Amino acid sequence: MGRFDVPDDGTQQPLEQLIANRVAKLEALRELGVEPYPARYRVETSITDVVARWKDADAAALEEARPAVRLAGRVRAIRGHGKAAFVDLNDGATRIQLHVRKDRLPENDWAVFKLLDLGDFAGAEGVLFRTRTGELTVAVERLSVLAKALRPLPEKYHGLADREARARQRYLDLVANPESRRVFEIRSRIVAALRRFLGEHGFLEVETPMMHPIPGGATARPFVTHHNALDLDLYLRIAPELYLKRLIVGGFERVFELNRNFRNEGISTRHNPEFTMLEFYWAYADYELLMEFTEAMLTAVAEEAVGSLTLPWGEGTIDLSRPWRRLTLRDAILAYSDLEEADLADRAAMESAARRLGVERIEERSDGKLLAELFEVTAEPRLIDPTFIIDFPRDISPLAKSSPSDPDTVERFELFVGGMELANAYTELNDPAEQRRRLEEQARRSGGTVDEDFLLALEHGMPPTGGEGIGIDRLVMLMTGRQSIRDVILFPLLRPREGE
RNA sequence: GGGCCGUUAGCUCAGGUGGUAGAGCAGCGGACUUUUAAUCCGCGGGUCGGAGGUUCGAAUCCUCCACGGCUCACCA
Repeated sequence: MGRFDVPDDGTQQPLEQLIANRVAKLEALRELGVEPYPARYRVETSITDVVARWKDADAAALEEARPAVRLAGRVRAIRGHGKAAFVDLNDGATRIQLHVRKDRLPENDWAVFKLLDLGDFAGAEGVLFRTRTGELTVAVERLSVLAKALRPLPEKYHGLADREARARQRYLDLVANPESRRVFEIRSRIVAALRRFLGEHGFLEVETPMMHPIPGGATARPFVTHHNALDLDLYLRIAPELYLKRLIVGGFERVFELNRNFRNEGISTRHNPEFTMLEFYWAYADYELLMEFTEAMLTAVAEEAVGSLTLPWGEGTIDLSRPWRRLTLRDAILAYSDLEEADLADRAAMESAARRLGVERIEERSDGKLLAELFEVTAEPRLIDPTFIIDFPRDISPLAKSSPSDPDTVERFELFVGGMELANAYTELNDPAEQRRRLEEQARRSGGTVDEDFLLALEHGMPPTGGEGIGIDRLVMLMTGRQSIRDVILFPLLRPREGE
């Protein structure tokens, strides 16, 4: 409103001039009796369909068949030739060329063509033929404008490069950069393949609360919101884990949830405040079985989504072929550093090793946290091909069952690929008394509230269970070769621009 | 939050050591009925992210601010 009422006195800003040109054409269309935003334009085939159907037909075959088509899409290029022109029309995925000729179009349609701009949506009816250069082309007989674009699109050749603009105005990124569109097509295929694989293996998809009275299942800082009618603070979930386990108690033996988690932490190339997690719980399974299952599932997904088990990653590649390597947390540290067994033997040795490696705030970290920290600075960034890291310290795994042979170690693994943590899984702790001790200890150590309702559920009996979480955004990064999580989330969180 | 780097026309980018901003695409006008980064002729378009400062003079040097990128921290 008011935005386009710019005075035509030569004082306009450049973008305003471009917009004013288009508005003038829009008004000219209306004067011709043409509605620039018609309510509908029925098409039975997309450009993609038509090109797929006729791409191999030669000129003679097309001359014979004279296929009549009716197509709609966005105008991406106009190559004028006086009383004729070539127009590229794109349905988002596929481009087709139109040939318009003044002597073949109704007078009004030619007038409409003259008022078309790059970026407008248009509809065309005509007959397919091949040009002198062999390109499949529509000889247009009727032309319609379907929606006038008032602002110019990014440049056709270089696309949209500005990373901020690509994230803020994702629609422009998708129009201008086919490889960005491809990322989100693959993302959709990955999610569909995961759902299908889990369904085929007897898992039931469920939806548990996004708003939790007590945040649990992880230890990140939560986002807080408030329910007015109940006068109740609620927390956007940091993990669905404790609710999914309640369902195992309830007798759903295989459940999964694939949806958003929210963590009020920093933003990085691997962290977005809201991110997508697959969590699944499997009664009578343990972490060993989950490793087998994870290999099978993720290789099947890779085959289905990208058709390969070799993924380009940075300068190199990731090889997903099975079996995947397994390494204990301690062995991983030893393998990827010059530390020796003696450096991990006791607290004092670990502190000294950590100091040498530049770990900060050593004193305030628990033994387990310190070991995990040593892993993170030595091995994690170098685990490129998929590697299961097993045998985690109990004190950083409050929901995992202890190993029968060593009560200070739990039956847990994390999966690392491309130097990133991709999955976290364990044989679930189902002893309610032990679970209570662990949660109370955690609450004592780092604050927070014990989820009594969860313990109440456990006290009714949860079968032996394996559970796992897989970070979907990172999985998409791996399968699309993207090094930033912002490239695989359609609308990543950005600071609003001033005045917005 | 810290460090480093960046922000120039609608888009993609140039603009040694300070001398008052350019190109391609897009746009506008003209020619052109098989082109495809169409071609040819002509034209318009900039508070150089913002605000201060240094200087005779700032896109360029300094300070602060905004936004972004990378990175560190936070994230068991």
